[in-house]
Amino acid sequence: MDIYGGRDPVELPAYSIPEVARLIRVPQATVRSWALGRRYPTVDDRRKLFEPVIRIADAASRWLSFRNLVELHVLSAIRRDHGVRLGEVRKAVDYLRRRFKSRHPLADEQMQTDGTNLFVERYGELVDASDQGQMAMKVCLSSYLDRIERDARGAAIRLYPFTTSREEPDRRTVVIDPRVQFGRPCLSGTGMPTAVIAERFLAGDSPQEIAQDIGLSSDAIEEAIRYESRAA
DNA sequence: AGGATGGGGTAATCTGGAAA
DNA sequence: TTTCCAGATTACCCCATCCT
Repeated sequence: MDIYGGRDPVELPAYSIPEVARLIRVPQATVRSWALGRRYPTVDDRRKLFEPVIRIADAASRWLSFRNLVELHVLSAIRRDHGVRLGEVRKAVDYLRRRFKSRHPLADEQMQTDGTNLFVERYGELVDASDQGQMAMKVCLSSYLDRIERDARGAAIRLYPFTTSREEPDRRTVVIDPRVQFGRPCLSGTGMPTAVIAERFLAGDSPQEIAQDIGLSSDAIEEAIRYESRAA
Protein backbone atom coordinates (compact mmCIF):
# COMPACT_ATOMS: atom_id res chain seq x y z
CA MET A 1 0.00 0.00 0.00
CA ASP A 2 1.33 3.40 -0.91
CA ILE A 3 0.06 6.19 1.28
CA TYR A 4 2.69 8.68 0.16
CA GLY A 5 1.58 9.19 -3.44
CA GLY A 6 4.70 7.55 -4.81
CA ARG A 7 6.98 10.06 -3.15
CA ASP A 8 9.67 9.48 -0.58
CA PRO A 9 8.16 10.45 2.79
CA VAL A 10 11.52 11.95 3.69
CA GLU A 11 10.95 14.58 1.00
CA LEU A 12 7.29 15.36 1.62
CA PRO A 13 6.38 18.83 2.85
CA ALA A 14 5.10 17.78 6.27
CA TYR A 15 6.16 20.38 8.85
CA SER A 16 5.24 24.02 9.33
CA ILE A 17 7.89 26.46 10.48
CA PRO A 18 6.56 26.86 14.02
CA GLU A 19 6.34 23.08 14.28
CA VAL A 20 9.96 22.61 13.26
CA ALA A 21 10.92 25.24 15.80
CA ARG A 22 9.24 23.24 18.55
CA LEU A 23 10.68 19.93 17.43
CA ILE A 24 14.31 21.01 17.40
CA ARG A 25 13.94 23.74 20.06
CA VAL A 26 15.09 26.69 18.04
CA PRO A 27 13.17 29.98 18.30
CA GLN A 28 10.47 30.14 15.68
CA ALA A 29 11.63 33.43 14.20
CA THR A 30 15.11 31.97 13.72
CA VAL A 31 13.84 28.90 11.88
CA ARG A 32 11.83 31.23 9.70
CA SER A 33 14.90 33.25 8.77
CA TRP A 34 16.98 30.18 8.02
CA ALA A 35 14.26 28.51 5.97
CA LEU A 36 12.73 31.44 4.10
CA GLY A 37 15.26 34.22 4.44
CA ARG A 38 13.99 37.72 5.12
CA ARG A 39 14.31 41.29 3.96
CA TYR A 40 15.85 43.80 6.28
CA PRO A 41 16.47 47.54 5.97
CA THR A 42 19.99 48.99 5.91
CA VAL A 43 21.06 52.43 7.08
CA ASP A 44 20.93 53.91 3.60
CA ASP A 45 17.34 52.75 3.38
CA ARG A 46 17.94 50.00 0.85
CA ARG A 47 16.19 46.75 1.49
CA LYS A 48 18.55 43.79 1.42
CA LEU A 49 17.80 40.07 1.47
CA PHE A 50 18.97 37.68 4.14
CA GLU A 51 19.31 34.54 2.03
CA PRO A 52 17.73 31.31 3.25
CA VAL A 53 20.41 28.93 4.52
CA ILE A 54 18.67 25.75 3.34
CA ARG A 55 16.35 24.86 0.45
CA ILE A 56 12.98 23.84 1.81
CA ALA A 57 10.56 21.36 0.27
CA ASP A 58 7.77 23.83 -0.48
CA ALA A 59 8.91 27.44 -0.28
CA ALA A 60 5.68 28.85 -1.74
CA SER A 61 3.51 27.33 0.97
CA ARG A 62 6.24 27.39 3.62
CA TRP A 63 6.34 23.69 4.37
CA LEU A 64 9.44 21.75 5.32
CA SER A 65 10.33 18.11 4.74
CA PHE A 66 11.85 15.65 7.18
CA ARG A 67 15.14 16.13 5.37
CA ASN A 68 14.89 19.88 6.02
CA LEU A 69 14.24 19.09 9.67
CA VAL A 70 17.48 17.09 9.79
CA GLU A 71 19.39 19.91 8.11
CA LEU A 72 18.16 22.43 10.64
CA HIS A 73 18.99 20.07 13.48
CA VAL A 74 22.59 19.99 12.26
CA LEU A 75 22.62 23.69 11.47
CA SER A 76 21.51 24.50 14.99
CA ALA A 77 24.50 22.56 16.33
CA ILE A 78 26.88 24.58 14.19
CA ARG A 79 25.26 27.91 14.66
CA ARG A 80 23.79 27.97 18.13
CA ASP A 81 25.96 25.57 20.08
CA HIS A 82 29.14 26.65 18.45
CA GLY A 83 28.46 30.24 17.52
CA VAL A 84 30.02 29.95 14.08
CA ARG A 85 29.14 33.11 12.20
CA LEU A 86 26.43 32.50 9.66
CA GLY A 87 28.55 33.95 6.87
CA GLU A 88 31.15 31.24 7.48
CA VAL A 89 28.46 28.61 7.74
CA ARG A 90 27.08 29.66 4.36
CA LYS A 91 30.51 29.45 2.75
CA ALA A 92 31.22 26.05 4.26
CA VAL A 93 27.78 24.72 3.29
CA ASP A 94 28.21 26.00 -0.27
CA TYR A 95 31.55 24.27 -0.38
CA LEU A 96 29.96 20.98 0.76
CA ARG A 97 27.14 21.45 -1.73
CA ARG A 98 29.61 21.58 -4.59
CA ARG A 99 31.89 18.94 -3.16
CA PHE A 100 29.07 16.45 -2.56
CA LYS A 101 26.99 17.62 -5.52
CA SER A 102 24.02 17.65 -3.16
CA ARG A 103 21.18 20.02 -2.45
CA HIS A 104 21.11 19.04 1.20
CA PRO A 105 24.70 18.40 2.24
CA LEU A 106 24.02 18.79 5.95
CA ALA A 107 21.54 15.91 5.86
CA ASP A 108 23.75 13.59 3.78
CA GLU A 109 25.62 10.59 5.02
CA GLN A 110 28.82 12.12 3.70
CA MET A 111 28.37 14.81 6.31
CA GLN A 112 28.36 12.11 8.96
CA THR A 113 31.38 10.22 7.61
CA ASP A 114 33.96 12.61 6.24
CA GLY A 115 31.79 15.71 5.95
CA THR A 116 32.41 16.81 9.50
CA ASN A 117 36.15 16.84 8.95
CA LEU A 118 35.80 18.61 5.65
CA PHE A 119 33.42 21.13 7.11
CA VAL A 120 35.54 21.82 10.16
CA GLU A 121 38.75 21.99 8.16
CA ARG A 122 37.17 24.33 5.66
CA TYR A 123 35.81 26.39 8.51
CA GLY A 124 39.26 26.38 10.11
CA GLU A 125 40.78 27.78 6.93
CA LEU A 126 38.10 30.43 6.66
CA VAL A 127 38.40 31.78 10.16
CA ASP A 128 41.78 30.44 11.19
CA ALA A 129 40.37 28.42 14.09
CA SER A 130 42.83 26.68 16.38
CA ASP A 131 43.24 22.89 16.28
CA GLN A 132 41.65 22.74 19.70
CA GLY A 133 38.71 24.79 18.55
CA GLN A 134 38.29 22.53 15.55
CA MET A 135 38.38 19.44 17.72
CA ALA A 136 35.71 20.80 20.08
CA MET A 137 33.52 21.52 17.12
CA LYS A 138 33.93 18.02 15.70
CA VAL A 139 32.84 16.58 19.02
CA CYS A 140 29.79 18.83 19.15
CA LEU A 141 28.79 18.09 15.58
CA SER A 142 29.17 14.36 16.17
CA SER A 143 26.79 14.47 19.11
CA TYR A 144 24.15 15.91 16.78
CA LEU A 145 24.97 13.69 13.81
CA ASP A 146 24.82 10.58 15.99
CA ARG A 147 21.15 11.33 16.55
CA ILE A 148 20.40 10.81 12.87
CA GLU A 149 19.62 7.24 11.84
CA ARG A 150 20.20 6.18 8.24
CA ASP A 151 19.13 3.40 5.90
CA ALA A 152 21.49 1.15 3.97
CA ARG A 153 21.94 3.79 1.28
CA GLY A 154 22.81 6.42 3.85
CA ALA A 155 19.63 8.48 3.61
CA ALA A 156 18.40 9.94 6.89
CA ILE A 157 15.29 8.07 7.99
CA ARG A 158 14.94 8.87 11.70
CA LEU A 159 15.88 11.66 14.03
CA TYR A 160 16.22 11.48 17.81
CA PRO A 161 15.75 15.09 18.89
CA PHE A 162 17.32 16.43 22.08
CA THR A 163 14.63 16.27 24.74
CA THR A 164 16.50 18.04 27.52
CA SER A 165 19.49 20.32 27.54
CA ARG A 166 22.10 19.73 24.87
CA GLU A 167 24.67 18.77 27.49
CA GLU A 168 22.63 15.76 28.56
CA PRO A 169 24.17 12.36 27.71
CA ASP A 170 22.51 10.72 24.76
CA ARG A 171 19.08 9.68 25.84
CA ARG A 172 16.90 8.59 22.96
CA THR A 173 13.46 8.65 24.42
CA VAL A 174 11.78 10.41 21.53
CA VAL A 175 12.06 9.64 17.82
CA ILE A 176 10.84 11.41 14.70
CA ASP A 177 10.27 8.99 11.83
CA PRO A 178 8.47 10.20 8.69
CA ARG A 179 7.00 6.72 8.22
CA VAL A 180 5.51 6.54 11.70
CA GLN A 181 2.54 8.71 12.68
CA PHE A 182 3.32 10.90 9.68
CA GLY A 183 6.48 12.16 11.29
CA ARG A 184 5.02 13.32 14.60
CA PRO A 185 7.44 12.73 17.48
CA CYS A 186 6.84 9.37 19.21
CA LEU A 187 8.25 7.42 22.11
CA SER A 188 11.08 5.33 20.71
CA GLY A 189 10.03 1.87 19.64
CA THR A 190 6.33 2.32 20.35
CA GLY A 191 4.74 4.46 17.66
CA MET A 192 3.03 6.33 20.48
CA PRO A 193 2.99 10.08 19.81
CA THR A 194 4.42 12.15 22.64
CA ALA A 195 1.50 14.53 22.14
CA VAL A 196 -0.90 11.76 23.18
CA ILE A 197 1.15 11.09 26.31
CA ALA A 198 1.12 14.78 27.18
CA GLU A 199 -2.64 14.93 26.63
CA ARG A 200 -3.27 12.06 29.02
CA PHE A 201 -1.02 13.68 31.57
CA LEU A 202 -2.87 16.98 31.28
CA ALA A 203 -6.15 15.09 31.64
CA GLY A 204 -4.97 13.89 35.04
CA ASP A 205 -3.28 10.51 34.48
CA SER A 206 -0.04 10.03 36.37
CA PRO A 207 3.16 9.11 34.51
CA GLN A 208 3.08 5.79 36.39
CA GLU A 209 -0.39 4.92 35.10
CA ILE A 210 0.52 5.82 31.54
CA ALA A 211 3.78 3.88 31.78
CA GLN A 212 1.86 0.85 32.95
CA ASP A 213 -0.53 0.97 30.00
CA ILE A 214 2.18 1.32 27.38
CA GLY A 215 4.72 -0.94 29.02
CA LEU A 216 7.52 1.59 29.38
CA SER A 217 9.32 3.11 32.34
CA SER A 218 7.66 6.14 33.91
CA ASP A 219 11.01 7.79 33.35
CA ALA A 220 10.45 7.66 29.60
CA ILE A 221 6.91 8.97 30.04
CA GLU A 222 8.13 11.92 32.06
CA GLU A 223 10.73 12.62 29.42
CA ALA A 224 8.05 12.67 26.72
CA ILE A 225 5.89 15.02 28.78
CA ARG A 226 8.85 17.31 29.37
CA TYR A 227 9.63 17.32 25.66
CA GLU A 228 6.08 18.30 24.80
CA SER A 229 5.74 20.98 27.44
CA ARG A 230 9.12 22.57 26.68
CA ALA A 231 8.18 22.45 23.05
CA ALA A 232 5.04 24.44 23.69
C1' DA B 1 -34.05 17.43 12.24
C1' DG B 2 -29.84 18.60 10.07
C1' DG B 3 -26.83 21.34 7.47
C1' DA B 4 -25.31 26.31 6.67
C1' DT B 5 -23.94 30.69 8.52
C1' DG B 6 -21.77 33.77 11.48
C1' DG B 7 -20.28 35.88 16.05
C1' DG B 8 -16.90 35.93 19.47
C1' DG B 9 -13.12 34.47 21.79
C1' DT B 10 -8.62 31.90 21.81
C1' DA B 11 -4.55 30.09 19.76
C1' DA B 12 -1.28 30.13 16.02
C1' DT B 13 1.41 32.66 12.96
C1' DC B 14 3.54 36.68 10.88
C1' DT B 15 6.12 41.00 10.89
C1' DG B 16 8.61 45.19 12.28
C1' DG B 17 12.21 46.55 14.67
C1' DA B 18 15.36 46.69 18.85
C1' DA B 19 19.37 44.67 20.49
C1' DA B 20 23.57 42.46 20.05
C1' DT C 1 24.20 41.18 9.75
C1' DT C 2 21.65 38.20 12.52
C1' DT C 3 18.73 36.92 16.30
C1' DC C 4 14.50 36.82 18.44
C1' DC C 5 10.92 39.64 21.17
C1' DA C 6 6.44 41.45 21.35
C1' DG C 7 2.55 43.40 19.29
C1' DA C 8 -0.45 42.86 15.16
C1' DT C 9 -2.78 39.90 12.28
C1' DT C 10 -4.92 35.81 10.81
C1' DA C 11 -6.73 31.08 11.46
C1' DC C 12 -9.41 28.18 14.02
C1' DC C 13 -12.93 26.35 17.01
C1' DC C 14 -17.21 26.19 19.49
C1' DC C 15 -21.75 27.16 19.83
C1' DA C 16 -26.05 29.69 18.91
C1' DT C 17 -29.11 30.77 15.41
C1' DC C 18 -31.14 30.59 10.85
C1' DC C 19 -32.83 28.27 6.76
C1' DT C 20 -34.73 24.32 4.08
